[in-house]
Amino acid sequence: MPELPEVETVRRALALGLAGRCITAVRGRSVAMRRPLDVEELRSLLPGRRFVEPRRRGKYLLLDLAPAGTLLNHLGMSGRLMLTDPSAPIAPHTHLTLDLDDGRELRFVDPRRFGLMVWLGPGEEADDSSLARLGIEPLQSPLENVLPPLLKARRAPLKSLLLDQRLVAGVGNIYAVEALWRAGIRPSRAGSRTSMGRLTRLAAEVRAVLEEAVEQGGTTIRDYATPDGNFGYFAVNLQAYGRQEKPCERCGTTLRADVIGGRTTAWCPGCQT
DNA sequence: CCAGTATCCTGCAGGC
DNA sequence: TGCCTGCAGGATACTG
Repeated sequence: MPELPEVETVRRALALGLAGRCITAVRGRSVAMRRPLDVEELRSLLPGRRFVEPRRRGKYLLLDLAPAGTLLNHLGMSGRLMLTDPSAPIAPHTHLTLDLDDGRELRFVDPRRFGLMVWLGPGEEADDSSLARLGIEPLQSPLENVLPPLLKARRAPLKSLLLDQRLVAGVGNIYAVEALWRAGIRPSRAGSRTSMGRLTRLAAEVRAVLEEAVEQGGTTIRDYATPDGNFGYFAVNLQAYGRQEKPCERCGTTLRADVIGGRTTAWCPGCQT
């Protein structure tokens, strides 16, 4: 579900509502997720610790705690963090609840269980297997300089390369589709068979679409919402994602959808070359 | 090393 | 109405 803009929006909401709060109790049931959720471990470690400003790396949230340690979170396809009053109805698939010292609670909900919530002790972050693999942080690097050579060196379709978190961290299906449409590049085009000029344009569009989406609070397609229950408003700006069989906003040609990199990819045969 | 596929899991929309 | 299929905002183990 969530890509970089959605995760960043969640991070900002938690920075406001969660930072400074102390964990008083841990509730939930251990369950198989992308990595096992170990409620017993969390119960033995978390109470008494206090949230500070959370960080984000790609699509991962790092919920730092004082005096030490971090909760590493990924929302997968269907994950949600909710910061609510205890009286709020408990959604199905609420796997973990952290009681807070202001009487509210943080809930981790994830029906499909592709997400994760694991403890990283002091020093464990540096060699975490998932974090270590991540590539460029797109909004904090000179993306237009760094990304094009990486794309040029590969023969896979650009669409697949944009989804590869080892190259650039945080782009998912929505924003890959949007960036390729904006850049006017066919998603199946091989990185190695694209000019550096066009790759630079693509990198610029990746940055632009991510920045714009962050400003709009991300994209709500189905059920994405911020921890305080708000939605993202970038969906109205989508010009390619989900628009197959509809006319291109730029040239009028009917958009089509192909599966590229294992994911449905809407694109315009008229103006994406 | 690289590229492509299968897989984990639930919910929901659409076809019959 | 019910049943079945396929698809969904992701990451990764595995295969050639």
